[in-house]
Amino acid sequence: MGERVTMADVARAAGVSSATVSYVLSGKRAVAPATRTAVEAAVDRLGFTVNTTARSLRTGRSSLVALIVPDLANPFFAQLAAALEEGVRGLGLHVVVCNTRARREEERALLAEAVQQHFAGVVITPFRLLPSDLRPVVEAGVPVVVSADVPFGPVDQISPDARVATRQALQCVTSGGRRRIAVIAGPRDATGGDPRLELLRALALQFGTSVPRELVVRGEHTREAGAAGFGELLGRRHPPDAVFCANDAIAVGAMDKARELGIEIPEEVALIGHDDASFASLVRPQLSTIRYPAAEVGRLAAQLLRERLDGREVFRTVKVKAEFIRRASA
Amino acid sequence: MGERVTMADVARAAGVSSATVSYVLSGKRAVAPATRTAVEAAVDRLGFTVNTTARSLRTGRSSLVALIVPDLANPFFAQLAAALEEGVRGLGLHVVVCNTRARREEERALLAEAVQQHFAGVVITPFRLLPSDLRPVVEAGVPVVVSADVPFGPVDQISPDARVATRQALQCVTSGGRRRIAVIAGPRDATGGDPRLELLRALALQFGTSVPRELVVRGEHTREAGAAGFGELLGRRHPPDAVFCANDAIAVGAMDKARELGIEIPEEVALIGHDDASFASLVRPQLSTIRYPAAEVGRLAAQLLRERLDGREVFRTVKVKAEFIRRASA
DNA sequence: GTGAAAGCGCTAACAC
DNA sequence: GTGTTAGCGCTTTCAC
Repeated sequence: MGERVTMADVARAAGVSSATVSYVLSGKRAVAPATRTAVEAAVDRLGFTVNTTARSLRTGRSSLVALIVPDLANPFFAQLAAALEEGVRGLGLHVVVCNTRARREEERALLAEAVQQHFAGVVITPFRLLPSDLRPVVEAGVPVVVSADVPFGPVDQISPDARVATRQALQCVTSGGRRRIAVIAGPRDATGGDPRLELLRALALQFGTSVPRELVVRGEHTREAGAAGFGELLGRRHPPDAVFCANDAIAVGAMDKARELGIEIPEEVALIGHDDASFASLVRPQLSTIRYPAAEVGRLAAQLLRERLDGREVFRTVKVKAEFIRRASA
Repeated sequence: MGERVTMADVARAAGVSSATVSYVLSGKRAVAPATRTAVEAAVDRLGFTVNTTARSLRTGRSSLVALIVPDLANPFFAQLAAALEEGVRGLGLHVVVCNTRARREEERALLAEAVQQHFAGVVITPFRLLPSDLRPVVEAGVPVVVSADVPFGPVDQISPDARVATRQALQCVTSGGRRRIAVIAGPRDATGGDPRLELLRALALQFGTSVPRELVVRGEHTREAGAAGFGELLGRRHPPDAVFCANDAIAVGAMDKARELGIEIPEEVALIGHDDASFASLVRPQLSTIRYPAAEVGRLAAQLLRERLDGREVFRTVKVKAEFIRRASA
């Protein structure tokens, strides 16, 4: 049992030095065809696989990619995780998941660890983190991919381009004659403020309306917060006839509360989510939402990481088109 | 930047040898109080953290725990992952997620890797894997925790105790006068057959009914398969008036199809899921389901792992009570 | 109670 | 085109 096979074993079996075995495997220097064949045969015969721990110690670079997200139980992030894992598996890397529960301390702790252990990469959806928290990571030479709505400094980044989709959503809502547009936004201290809210505000003007301050409420990105926020909005003297939510979990919570209050959606209040998490099509009425493709984001993160490990020096920002998915709730 | 701090640095700063630093940190041999204090001060001052790669190389044991699941995008597994991660973080371990998409080849490949790289542990929900596939892992000394309905041999295991819950579900269904009970089960080649189906069959007899062969259909654990299965069942000459599903995703698919066919749930057909994945309470009508607590399973897996790393030799099987959650669909 | 030193398996100079 | 070898940072035996 066990009996780990080392490069030295392979070298002995193939009648070469362990350096040659290493070079055959890495392709980092030319090897005579006959030698290569002999080594490969020995590798197969003995069932050798490289010890990534030893490799990491020697190269000073771990094989781990940290995926740092606020809430793994949100299907959006779970899908992202699955896609990322698939994307980096071929590179011999492993994805370690880190659930921060939207807490800055955890976000920071995990970044610190990524630096200390010299991770192969970090993919992060910052929630309460500041861009400056990333600097030491980048400076330590750990590739960072940020998925965020707002620019996050000198890192590779994936961001939604939600302008068209948001405009369509507004079109959908206002063409029905709705004018009192509300927003259930994320917490005030979230990273980057609330770009989704700001985009909406800017575009609302184009539709001859606006998002008044008294129709903006805030909370965590959870179902519970959504219910609370919706309740608050509907208690206003002039309640809204359309509510945009920062993500789908919030929207679902809003729907819970609407039912509780006996408010018809979409007849009395139109409801629009964000992300198109897997459950958006499950609730009734089905949730209209601004779709941001989690799997695509995961794939892209893997690609950006790979490019950087391949030596790309400049930072890239990739925009991913969001898409308005009209269902029944608006 | 970078400038990794090593034990040697700490040792120098504290005026001791690196061995002593190691012993202070591990507590594996007695250290004079004064020495301990000096070392701890140096550790703090320099911001030292142990290099897990070097430690792993030396001890022959990686700090990774593989979580091998069929479908990470299923919130059930995402929640399990989050809980497991939380449970092992304090041990200095990392959870690497592995999505097998229910394919035996991937399950096997990941187990092989866990052996080769001497992972600190494996937590697996086998889907098409055979118990014999686990033997080499256990023999290699890698702690394995299996989450499965059926006994899986000499490993630590977490299993549902669904007898009471299933009885309650049957009670609920039959007390309404329903007699034609159908099942949408998992694939025929899934690991361990279909214990949920068998349990249901056994208990059905106690309620003076049965699950006839022609009312059992099979498919993957997906929404799509659920829709297909439900369509198939309702096409039978004598369609069912109650349908039990192997998991909630299947049940949701069944609900999709019911709506498409204009079949009222629960009036015409009662529907019962399994797991209580987060979306069970989102669909309308809300899904009655046999709840199996994902977070609890994740926590327990972490605990079993910890116990084994602490030296427990015997294998444990922990039963987790499932619970019938009655909502609107049955 | 403490230190010296070997060595885990690999990579990458450096030498030929 | 190939081999020799130092050394990554830690743990642990052995010696004192």
